[in-house]
Amino acid sequence: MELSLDLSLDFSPKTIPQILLQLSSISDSFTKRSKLDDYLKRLEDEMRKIDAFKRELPLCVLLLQDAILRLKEEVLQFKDQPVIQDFIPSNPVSDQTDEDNLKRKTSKWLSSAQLWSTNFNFVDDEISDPKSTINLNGDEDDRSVPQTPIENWNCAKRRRAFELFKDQSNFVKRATKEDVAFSEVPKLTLMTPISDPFPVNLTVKNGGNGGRNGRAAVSGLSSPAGQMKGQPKLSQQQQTIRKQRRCWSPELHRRFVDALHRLGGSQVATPKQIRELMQVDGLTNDEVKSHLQKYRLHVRKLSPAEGSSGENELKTSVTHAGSPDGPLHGGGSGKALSTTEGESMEVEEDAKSDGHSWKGRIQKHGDM
DNA sequence: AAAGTAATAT
DNA sequence: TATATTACTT
Repeated sequence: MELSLDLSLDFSPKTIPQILLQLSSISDSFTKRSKLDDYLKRLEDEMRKIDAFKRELPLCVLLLQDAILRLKEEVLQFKDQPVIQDFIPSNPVSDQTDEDNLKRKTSKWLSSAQLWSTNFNFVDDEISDPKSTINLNGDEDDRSVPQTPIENWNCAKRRRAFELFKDQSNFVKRATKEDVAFSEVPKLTLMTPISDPFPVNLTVKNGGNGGRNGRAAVSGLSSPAGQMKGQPKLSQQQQTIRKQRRCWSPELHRRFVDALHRLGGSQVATPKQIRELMQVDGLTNDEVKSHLQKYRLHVRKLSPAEGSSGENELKTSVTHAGSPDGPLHGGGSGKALSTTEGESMEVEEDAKSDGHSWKGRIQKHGDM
């Protein structure tokens, strides 16, 4: 998508100051604005591509952000003057249209990137952490106090994060090809700042307890002598202690799917294997099992009836030599191998891109 | 013990 | 309604 504008000068990379300098020498505000917009557009385009690898390339993201912000500032100066609006209806009253449009795209990355960048330990991570198990606990305890970025991210109170992933899906394919060159960058630097003292936060759902949210009382265990979990849906709702719901963050799910692929598909992978492959600290077998159950259901739903044609067991095992997790499969042909049974990778990709909610598009085979 | 599945809770 | 957890079965 090259630009049709005349960017004779734009094609060679320049620093932002250089750009601004050049722009400032242009007297024609129209041209100026055009170039500015164009630059911005291209930067944002880059950003979109890089966004898929924001964890691998945090610095790139930051640099881009910076550049974009600078240019946006410059653009904003034009808003005072009545200049043509290319495609965005700019509102002089509330600067939430023109600017917002630009901003919305970047602010998403911005926020997320900031999350990631707050603790890039890419060096430290590898050296000092031999286990390389990540601590993606969704939200173990009080979600009201999101101290760690990942909690913010994981908890996914806001869909924005997922939209982000959806957005990426379009670019990932292209990006992988382009960026594979430097995708060698270690493993994902998933933050592990969560040092929760309480590993298994349990929530008591006791009848008289009332405390349902926090780790209010794990002590209410002794009372339930009278009613056991014998009869469901009878008298008491339930007396069992329920775990805090685990949030399957996009990252978590990504790892899940990745592990799944390596094990040969959702139908042959077992929870335990998946869990071990995922190397996520704090993740339990049951959680994986549950997630797997849901995943399988979804795959079944999405993939039209097949299976009558005999299921080949040939799994070209994707043996990753040293790296336990290669987040980026070889550009282009990486995942074609894992098509074992039903789940044509379309399904998987779909699921993957959605990250968290496959629910998004459960189209019942009504329109096919 | 672990996987698969159904029921149930949030 | 969707998703996560628990209960139950194999």
